[in-house]
Amino acid sequence: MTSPARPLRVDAERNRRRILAAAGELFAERGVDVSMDDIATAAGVGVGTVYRRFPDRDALIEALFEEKLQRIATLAAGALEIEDPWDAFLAFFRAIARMQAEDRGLKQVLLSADRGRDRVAEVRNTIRPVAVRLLERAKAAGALREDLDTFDLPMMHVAVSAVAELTRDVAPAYWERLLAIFLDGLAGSRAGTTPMPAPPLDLEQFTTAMSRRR
Amino acid sequence: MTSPARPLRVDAERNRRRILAAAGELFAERGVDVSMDDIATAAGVGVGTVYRRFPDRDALIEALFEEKLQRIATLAAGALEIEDPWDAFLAFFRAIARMQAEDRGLKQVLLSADRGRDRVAEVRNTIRPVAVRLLERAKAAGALREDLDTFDLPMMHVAVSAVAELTRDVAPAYWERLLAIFLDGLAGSRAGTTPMPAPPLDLEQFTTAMSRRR
DNA sequence: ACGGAAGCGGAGGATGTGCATCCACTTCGT
DNA sequence: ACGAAGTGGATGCACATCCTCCGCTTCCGT
Repeated sequence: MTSPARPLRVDAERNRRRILAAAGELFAERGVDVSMDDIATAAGVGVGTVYRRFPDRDALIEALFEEKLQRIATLAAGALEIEDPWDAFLAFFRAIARMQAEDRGLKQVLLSADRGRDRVAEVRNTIRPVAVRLLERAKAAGALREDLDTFDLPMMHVAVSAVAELTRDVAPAYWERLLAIFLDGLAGSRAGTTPMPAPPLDLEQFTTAMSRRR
Repeated sequence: MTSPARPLRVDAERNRRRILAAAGELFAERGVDVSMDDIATAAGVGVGTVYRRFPDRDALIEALFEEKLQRIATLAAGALEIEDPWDAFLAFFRAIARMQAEDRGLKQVLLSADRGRDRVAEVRNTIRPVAVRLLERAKAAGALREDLDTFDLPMMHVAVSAVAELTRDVAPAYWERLLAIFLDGLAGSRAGTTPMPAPPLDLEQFTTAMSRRR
């Protein structure tokens, strides 16, 4: 990747970093569909420069998300280390939810048909067995409802991040409420309710969230 | 609206109906962003004809969704009639979830900034007091968790319908599973779990759902 | 301190998509 | 059978984004 063939000139390297930084931020905030022009502008650079470094839009996306995808895999492995089955499951589920909720671009890449299809599929295959294992352990310990399926997990992540996307500008932590409700729904049984980790929306936040579309 | 000024010629009226039918179907299936050309084709009619009947895209949308919005209001009123507070709440929540899950266009209209903004806001205002009332009743009866807020409900609908959108082509009833988990998370406390109303996805369904984007 | 290689910017060509118009032709109703 | 009402779809227009191209600038080794 960072081919040692010949190091970039210092100004070029500086610009490359700026581009990655700007793109990273824009992708996270506004999704992978931001235009190359916008990225160039945000990086304080001409479009030409962006294209000099990254042959096309997809190359840029791939360069940026490779690391994030890697992180997901690591995360899964890490969760297996945790002793308590329910805690392990929770940690894993929460961590992924957070990543997707806070990074609109990541969420899109994980759902997209073509953007890095192979790479994403690969990551999913790496993760699946771990997820199954975490799931089974938690069920065996009686903490998790028996009828939950592996594929329900990513769908719950989709659900949570859809809400996160809607409320991000107005109440960045709101999605954690939904997550809390979900998690209470996952327990095999429970006496009370887990306290909500975030406050509800007020009328104004709600109205803005429901109508601030692009 | 259906101005009695002069009745349409029979062929014209037939075409008007076809357009509404086609648009209704396309909006529900593929969202409000389908092109006028697509609608015309689906209706077996030229674009010109569509524009003759509906001055522009928005007029068509409005004509179609007015009735649906009305139905939501009716639904809310109906729920108040149900004796048992928890049942009433459930019925209301489920009915709206179903509408949004099964009608991609409706979901978009409810979330959009401009498409019939006023009309939607109006409906929301009609519904809010009813929702609050249903919520309070269910809480008072001890069936519903105390920390739930009115504005959490629409957000849960957003969450469910995001998943419905993803899985609709592959497993149209899947979203009911997520809803079930949510509802179990809403209970104040519970001994076991509510049986899932739909089967989980299998590997193939999951893969297709996660990658069939346009 | 200078010459050439590497890098830069951003106007503009290419492409795509969708809305809405227009008008020669067809169909309906009396 | 004749005029009014209706029709279709090619066409114009507007906009958005990708990516190329090339005259100019900056860096770096000698």
